[in-house]
Amino acid sequence: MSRTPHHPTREQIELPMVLDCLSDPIRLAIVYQLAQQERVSSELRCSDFSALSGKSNLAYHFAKLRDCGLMRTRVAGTNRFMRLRREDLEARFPGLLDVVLSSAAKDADRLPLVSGCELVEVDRK
Amino acid sequence: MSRTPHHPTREQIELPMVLDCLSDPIRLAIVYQLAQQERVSSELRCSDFSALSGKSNLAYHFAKLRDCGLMRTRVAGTNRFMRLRREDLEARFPGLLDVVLSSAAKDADRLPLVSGCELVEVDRK
DNA sequence: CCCTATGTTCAATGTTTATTGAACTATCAA
DNA sequence: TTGATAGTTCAATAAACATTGAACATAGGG
Repeated sequence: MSRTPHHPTREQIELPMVLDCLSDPIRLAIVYQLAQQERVSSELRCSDFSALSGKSNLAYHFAKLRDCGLMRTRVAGTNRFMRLRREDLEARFPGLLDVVLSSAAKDADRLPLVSGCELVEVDRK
Repeated sequence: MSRTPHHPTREQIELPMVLDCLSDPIRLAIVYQLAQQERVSSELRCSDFSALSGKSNLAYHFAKLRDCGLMRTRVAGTNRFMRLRREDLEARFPGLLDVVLSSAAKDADRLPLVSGCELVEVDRK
């Protein structure tokens, strides 16, 4: 098992892959949730997304989100901490992430986005 | 054969479907080309995209672009005229189309976008 | 050292996707 | 009516995708 998962460089981030990643409701919800908590803590653990799907299915989606450059995974003990690659995304495709996030927010009732009540739960790493 | 192809209403346009549609390089190129010529004429025929793929494959992609609400097809004789549903897209997801188009423009060298020389060809319907 | 918690990897499954060419439909023009 | 033009529909195919559960790996706590 590779110590640190693979991440593309900023320049390797491709528009079609990013759009394809965001087009899956579960992945969109993951990105949305990461963005939501960004002000609280920029990182979330895999288990914080357990409302969205099972563990192995989430691992699959996390890998896709990493591969397309949308998020970065940091290994810390038995936990993996994920965060959005905001700066890289903004450098490659200015405004894209924010527009997609606000579009998702607008349609929050139609998408399987997790309720904002997660904000109550303080992270205690 | 239905006289007029099916189009979703503005409210039926869904974010994941739109992003998925835009994530395919050929469809992104179609949308890009439609946007490019918008100042010349807001409509293009199927055959104007023949550089991107074969006829039947294009018909498949056109159907997807219609189904997700990105473009509208008008039947006129033996021709079909396509145009972007800019207003509807803007109403549903403000800024999304423009950001995707400018992101595509930034990566024009990496994408199979048709060269701008098509602008020379005046439409003579 | 075991036990548990966290997450990944693998194999299997069924679905959707993109692509091709052939057949088809419809319109226009001679 | 004949022929050409413009595009759709269909069937077949191969690849990619999402989902599941089981097996595995790793780290931390008693």
